[in-house]
Amino acid sequence: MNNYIEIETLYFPIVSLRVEIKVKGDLIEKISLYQAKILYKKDNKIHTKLGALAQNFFESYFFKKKTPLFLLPLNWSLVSDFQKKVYKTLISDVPFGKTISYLELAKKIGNPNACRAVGQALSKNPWPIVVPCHRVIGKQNSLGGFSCGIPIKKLLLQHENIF
DNA sequence: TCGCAGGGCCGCT
DNA sequence: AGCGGCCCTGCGA
Repeated sequence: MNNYIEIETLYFPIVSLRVEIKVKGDLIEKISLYQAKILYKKDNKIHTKLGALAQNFFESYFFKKKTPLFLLPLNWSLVSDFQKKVYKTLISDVPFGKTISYLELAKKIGNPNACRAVGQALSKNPWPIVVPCHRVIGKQNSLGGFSCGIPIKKLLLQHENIF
């Protein structure tokens, strides 16, 4: 069995971001983002195949400024059906450089009244960037919140030339 | 289980 | 600004 937990760490000094990826077996459990004003260039040491795939994914996002066509294998069993619906809609319907409001997203999943529940689902997003929760903002273009901190949400939106 | 409080919201005062 | 209502969770009894 390949069922151990491994943490892969990627450094992206150009955006002052460190990405930590928790890998278990052949699925990603969680992704965490950390910001540091000064981030020294380090060689990324990848331990797993999945880590290499994730590196490919994030390099495409940060260097080529686009979301790769392939989706990283995520452990969907960790989230509720409602979260799944929110996340998958977001992945398929809101591409790089676009935004959507909490309300619009709620409408898309077929429940116009669930905007608040959508916000709650997003607050628990285990896979930021892969599930682009940073592209969800308030209806009047307010920023909304972000589980890894508002500054990182701003940073990602600026990276996508939004705001 | 059931009830309840609280959330990355929204719209009406 | 403030408030009530909306839907989903997590927690405590």
